[in-house]
Amino acid sequence: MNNYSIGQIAKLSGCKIPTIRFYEQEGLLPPPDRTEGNQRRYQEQHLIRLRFILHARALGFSLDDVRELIHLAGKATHDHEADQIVARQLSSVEQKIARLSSLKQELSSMLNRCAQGAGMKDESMRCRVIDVLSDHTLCSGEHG
Amino acid sequence: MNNYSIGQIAKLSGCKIPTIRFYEQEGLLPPPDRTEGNQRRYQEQHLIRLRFILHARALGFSLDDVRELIHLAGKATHDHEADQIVARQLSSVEQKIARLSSLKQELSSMLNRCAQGAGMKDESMRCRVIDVLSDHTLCSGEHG
DNA sequence: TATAAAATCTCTAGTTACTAGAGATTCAAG
DNA sequence: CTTGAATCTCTAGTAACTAGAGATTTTATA
Repeated sequence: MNNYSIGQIAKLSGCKIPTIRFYEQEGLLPPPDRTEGNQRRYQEQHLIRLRFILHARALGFSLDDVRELIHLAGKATHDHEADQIVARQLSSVEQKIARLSSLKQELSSMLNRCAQGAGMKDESMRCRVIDVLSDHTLCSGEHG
Repeated sequence: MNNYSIGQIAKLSGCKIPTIRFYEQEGLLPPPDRTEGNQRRYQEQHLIRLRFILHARALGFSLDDVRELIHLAGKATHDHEADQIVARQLSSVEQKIARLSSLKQELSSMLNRCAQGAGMKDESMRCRVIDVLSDHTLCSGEHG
């Protein structure tokens, strides 16, 4: 019987030890057997499950999403509920990208504005970053 | 003397009341005068400061960044420390965009893979979302 | 002026997804 | 059998708020 200590699956999975305990506590990882001395001993299935969780997390799914995906994975026929979760995640990722792109635009233009006054010690030509932040109407793009 | 209750600057600034108290507690917003009955009464400067904070937050700056920006704003000559903060923020935004773009790619391809089996009740052709999540090697792109 | 309703007060605790540390115990190697 | 590494549980901290309880104050109306 292959079994791993918590340190071993931590290395095998790339997940930190406290995080593994945390996932167990959250009900995402089934409680493993224990030694007589109360230490956790994991098996292959735990490793698989852990990788599943880590992969989903890397894709930006929340722990609640992961919980749901695990639930679906357990059912024989999970229809297309799973891809609805993925679709939801995809659209949220797209929204985030859109939002960040507009932030990027504005931050860039703040820097440009600032660079125009660069090198000058004259107070009136100082970096405009603070001014731009002080006055929303100076914004180039819109944001929240 | 123009002075506002907390509810009034909340409306004027678009910031929620508990958040305003939170910013005060965090030292980002100077403590306003109080009425005899201990209620906050704000003035124009508080509104300006609050808008500054909200604007910076909307641009994705952390409260620590905001703290630092406020500090710089108070100094007569803040050289170009402020735009260093902005530059830092810009590069972090760019990183996030890059990361999200690759997630988007992978999520899209998961959905495509899934759509190929759509409509079929055959178990073997079911949605592959779970499988892809179970096996990192099925990923098209790289992430974390 | 009396009263009722709306607004505000402080304080604590909850959110998300972990991370860090204390102090005690157990395991593995020599 | 001893020692050092690993593990155990538990509490508390992170960021940036948000929600609620229970008490008080302000404002508007009668």
